[in-house]
Amino acid sequence: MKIFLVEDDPQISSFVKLGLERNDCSVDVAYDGKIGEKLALERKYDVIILDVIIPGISGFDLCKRIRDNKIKTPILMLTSLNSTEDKVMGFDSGADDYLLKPFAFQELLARIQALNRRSKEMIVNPIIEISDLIVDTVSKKVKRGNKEIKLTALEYRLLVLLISHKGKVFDKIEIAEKIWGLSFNSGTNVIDVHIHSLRNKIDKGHTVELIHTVKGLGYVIDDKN
Amino acid sequence: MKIFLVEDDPQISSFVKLGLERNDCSVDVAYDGKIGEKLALERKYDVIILDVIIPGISGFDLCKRIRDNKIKTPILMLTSLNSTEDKVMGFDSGADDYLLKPFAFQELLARIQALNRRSKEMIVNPIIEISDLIVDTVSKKVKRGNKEIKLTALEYRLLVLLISHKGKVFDKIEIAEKIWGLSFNSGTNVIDVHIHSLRNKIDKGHTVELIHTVKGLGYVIDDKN
DNA sequence: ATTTCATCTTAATGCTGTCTTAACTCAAAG
DNA sequence: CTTTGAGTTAAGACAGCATTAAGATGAAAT
Repeated sequence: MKIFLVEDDPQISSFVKLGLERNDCSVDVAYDGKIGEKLALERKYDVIILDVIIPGISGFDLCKRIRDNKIKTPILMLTSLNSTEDKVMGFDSGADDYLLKPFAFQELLARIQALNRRSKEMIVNPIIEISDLIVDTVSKKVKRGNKEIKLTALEYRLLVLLISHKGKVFDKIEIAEKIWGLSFNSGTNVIDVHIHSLRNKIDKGHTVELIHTVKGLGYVIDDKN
Repeated sequence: MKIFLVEDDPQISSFVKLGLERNDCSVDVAYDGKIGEKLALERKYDVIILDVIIPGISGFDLCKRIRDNKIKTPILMLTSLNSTEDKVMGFDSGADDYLLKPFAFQELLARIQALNRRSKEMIVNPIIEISDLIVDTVSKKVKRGNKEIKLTALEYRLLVLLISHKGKVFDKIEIAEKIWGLSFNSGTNVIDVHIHSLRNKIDKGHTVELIHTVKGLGYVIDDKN
């Protein structure tokens, strides 16, 4: 999981960073508001953690700006203040959860995992389409041109990953992280094999191919070309 | 919307209260079981939220007492990840939904709204049907083709969960959370067993099967296919 | 307080379809 | 011509599910 932490206190930031990395997250850290905003807008994260008090800008304002930029990544606010005002402000700014300092690391970890899981469940439109391929994420049924396609669980997850970001090239490391998580044995060709069987079920016999290989970079779903 | 919250942890209660008020709910809070019971029986609410661990009485017992008094207000239980507490739980207290702590505020809000919507729908139409299976959510009786089917409390709740979202595939984690209020790390097969007994009572001997397995993804109720 | 009964959970087993591995082929680039 | 990354195939390992029965729990009845 990719985490972005904005926290100026070096003790806390290294404590959190190390802890999360030990739990198989990759963590970017920013120590002030400017760089925090830049990275938050440029890169894609699974969860963003903001301290309320950071140099340059308040955590609440940064949170607002992130939301103003249509970024829906779950945001967890860290606050050392306990007054009700702060909690209200936190919700108004668009944060999803807050955590009071000092906190137990396990508590932080649990909240991050909860946030991440929930946000994945909240898919806006349950029907994803590209060309004549239709994926219904509620009934988990896949159709291409009126014909239902039976996929295995893994094929389905792979397809949803690709199709929910049409046009984005996923490299194999990313695919491995998202589909297999920790238990991935690099040095195998599982991904190639499953892409192959997905292709057999989805593209075979169709003039318009949807799954494309970008050699050296990864795979995309795209209806162009 | 009128909400009643029974929660002794002041951090959580003020966090929830303020957040809900920001979303146009009026919130009463009780900090122990006695006052909780008193208010729950005296006043009319749209949704009641109970923490499992509250002074004076357990959330489950409070829930039971509320139901014993014929109050049908939807109840959302807040349960903790702490495994020692989870072991002691009796789960047939009559709650409508469970939410695991820690939770994201947006998730709580979504569940409350869903519960409220559903309870209002059930007042309008308390009968859910699919094919020749009929569930009456007032008398809690289940029929398939003129023949009454006796279900246990757990089987009934499982059936209602599935049937009130026909066509939706529920994965096991979701079922475990909604029915048992547990995160599903432990390798039990309770769900499989109960699905099996539900099937025995509902599908056995019928040509049209309603409960379907989607391997690796979960279970659905559907009359097609 | 003890027994009885229904229900829920755990555990063991077998089966089936799915996943992974590994060896081989192919194509493109240097 | 060699190297590298990707496609293809098939066989064995494995996971997920159905099923069953036995143990645990808890409520009602004696």
